[in-house]
Amino acid sequence: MAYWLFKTEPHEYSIDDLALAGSSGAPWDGIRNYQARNLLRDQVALRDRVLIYHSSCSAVGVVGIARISRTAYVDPDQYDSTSPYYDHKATADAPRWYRVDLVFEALFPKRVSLATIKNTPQLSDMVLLRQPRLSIQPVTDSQWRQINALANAGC
DNA sequence: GCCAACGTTGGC
DNA sequence: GCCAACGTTGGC
Repeated sequence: MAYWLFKTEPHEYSIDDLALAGSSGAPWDGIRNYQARNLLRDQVALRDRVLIYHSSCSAVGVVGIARISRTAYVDPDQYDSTSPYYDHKATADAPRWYRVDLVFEALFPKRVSLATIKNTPQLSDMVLLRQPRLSIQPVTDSQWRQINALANAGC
């Protein structure tokens, strides 16, 4: 089982929205970057665990965790010309974009801010700091444990 | 809202 | 296949 970090802009879709989807989970859509697509399609496995990261907001950081409830399948929005995720180069024979489903697992007692991550030496190798624009990222076992420890520190 | 970093597109 | 132009991301 592997660990991941998925980014979202909370004004578009937040961890609270994922929590509202309940035990049936919700699709994680709109991934339109090849490196992220390849990870989703080829490596993300059922029941892998995911750090949910809120970006582009006043409180950036890791806010909770989720689990993969369905592995990669073709994202139908790429064929919908009214969708912001429409891609005119995608065909039925050669889909370009995929998505997975996530199920909410927990909200952290305390958000682990980007500033905290930057200030924690054990997290200096996180992909988040090295490839800040990648929206689907692998997380190591030790990074996972460290983030969870920070999220629960002082609680 | 600004701007740096970086990914994508398309002409040649 | 190169690379300039352009678009997007995301922190501040």
